[in-house]
Amino acid sequence: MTKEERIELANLLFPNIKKTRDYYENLYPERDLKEGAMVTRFGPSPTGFVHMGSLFGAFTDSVFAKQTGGVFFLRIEDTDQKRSVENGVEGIFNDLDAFDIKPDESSKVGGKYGPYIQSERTEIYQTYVKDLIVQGYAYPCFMTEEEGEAIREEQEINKVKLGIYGVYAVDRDLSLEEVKEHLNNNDEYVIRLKSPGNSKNEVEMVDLVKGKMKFPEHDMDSVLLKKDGTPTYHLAHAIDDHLMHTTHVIRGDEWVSSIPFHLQLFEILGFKRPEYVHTAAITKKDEGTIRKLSKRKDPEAKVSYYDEVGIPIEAVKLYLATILNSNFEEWYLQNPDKNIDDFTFTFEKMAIGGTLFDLEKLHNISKTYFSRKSGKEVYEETLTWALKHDPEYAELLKDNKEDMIKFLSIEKDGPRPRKDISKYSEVKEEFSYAIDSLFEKEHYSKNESEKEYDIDLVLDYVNNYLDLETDNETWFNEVKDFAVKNGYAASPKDYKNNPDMYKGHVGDICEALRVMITGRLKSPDLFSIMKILGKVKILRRIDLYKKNNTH
RNA sequence: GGCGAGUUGGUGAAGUGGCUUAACACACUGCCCUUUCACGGCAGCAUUCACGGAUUCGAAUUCCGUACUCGUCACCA
Repeated sequence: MTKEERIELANLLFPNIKKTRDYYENLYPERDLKEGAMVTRFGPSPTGFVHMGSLFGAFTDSVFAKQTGGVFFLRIEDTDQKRSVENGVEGIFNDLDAFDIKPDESSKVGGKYGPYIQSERTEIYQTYVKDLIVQGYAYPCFMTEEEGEAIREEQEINKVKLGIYGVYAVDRDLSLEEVKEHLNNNDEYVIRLKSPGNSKNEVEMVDLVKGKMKFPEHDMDSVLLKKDGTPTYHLAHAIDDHLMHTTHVIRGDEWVSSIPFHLQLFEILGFKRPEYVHTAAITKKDEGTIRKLSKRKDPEAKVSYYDEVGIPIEAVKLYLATILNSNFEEWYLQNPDKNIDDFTFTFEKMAIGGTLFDLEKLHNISKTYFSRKSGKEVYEETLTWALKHDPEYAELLKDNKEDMIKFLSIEKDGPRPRKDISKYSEVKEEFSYAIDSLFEKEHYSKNESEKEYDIDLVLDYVNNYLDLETDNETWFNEVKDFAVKNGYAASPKDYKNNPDMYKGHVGDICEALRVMITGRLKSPDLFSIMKILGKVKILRRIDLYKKNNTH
């Protein structure tokens, strides 16, 4: 086809496209950013809830943009209607919001480089494709599904590379007349790239995490516009990231094999190519094999899972940061007063291979998170969580606010705070003794101790010796005195050395107290708990214990 | 099958030719501290970096081959 024919063809195919490339190039000028600022983007499809792997990507995008003073924007990639799910876009915003990942530009907050929804950019894509046709880099292909399958079968029999290229690209050189004929018949068509590549040539590129890679040049006449006029991912990627001036394309490494294609697109479109950062997928070990974290099989792949089970968002982000950069964890441990924003992440420290998702490690990080929070903070966060997931408990928390905060503050002051909870949902169980009604309702149904305790001895102690006004040390000395008076050893060591001389040791008395008062064998500092409870409640609990344990 | 990538302990990983008799963290085990638990402390947990060969005075680190794992080969992203 001559150039004139191509222009005619372009107008025939896109009669409604009046704007030109230049129009858009001027509409979306270079961003005014300082040297080194990164422009990143998160491009999810509205397929339902956000996958943990996507969230990890969005987190990565936002981190790099933020720390370089750049821009992080959200672009909805909904070019495939079949994939779109009702309220899918809302879901994406909600999940990002829950994780406090805030795009600087999006369909919601706006921005100068919109629209930020691909289905609203059809005209833009078609403008560029129209130009590609004029330049001879694209053509309409009227191949039917059956014809395509026939080619594929032939290729399989001949054991050659699959796809539309070279001699298999039958519509590549259709004459203008032939095209017109198809059009008159209302034949459906797609627009394909007229690839100038040759697979014998090699292309080289440097990925910021994977390093240098070599590929054969792209020689496929891949589809640019689907028959409904909608772009494929590849075309949209090239045009959008050019027009929106993305500097760093951070995406999953399932895309590395299409790098040659994308490189070629950028070249024929005359765009400067962005830097590529291909990140390893988050994986999971499943019966010996390693696979990607799956939305269907793994509840933890669902972003909403963490809120449901009560793992603080902040803890999940800390975990994401530790798998993002291998040196983050150590840094964070050494700088307990700093947070994620204070750390400088680099591409070099990103994992090349897949990262195993380790819930156990997340729990540990979460415990550390809780341990660094004050009792009051834990109380408030737990309350907001309970309001949503356990309203009954939320009411109890509200009614017992003051005491609850005191309980949650036990052993929090020192340099080595307790690490006993990893989820909001555990607070209820772990501090069941803190709220009377809860304690009385649940306590004896799950009494942890099988032992029988000397109730009268405990009563004697509480009635006649317990002084709640004193400090921990004197209190404990008094317990020791009481123990000795009643034939118990003052320390476990004494008892160990001469077991025959004693009925037991102080620890046994404390254990009896603890079980009766808290209903459990383990608890934070007993004296602190008793102080908060007060003598009346203590006696009531012992009484309750007595009723339930004497027959 | 083609193309691309990965392979260090129970787990995540550090490591870019000598400072590695392989960091750190999680998990686990033992001891210590201790009224319980948690915290904390100490010790143990890969004589070896998938395997084979090559380069080198010297290799987990470079090169080649083999095996295995993953990704991808759509009018899905």
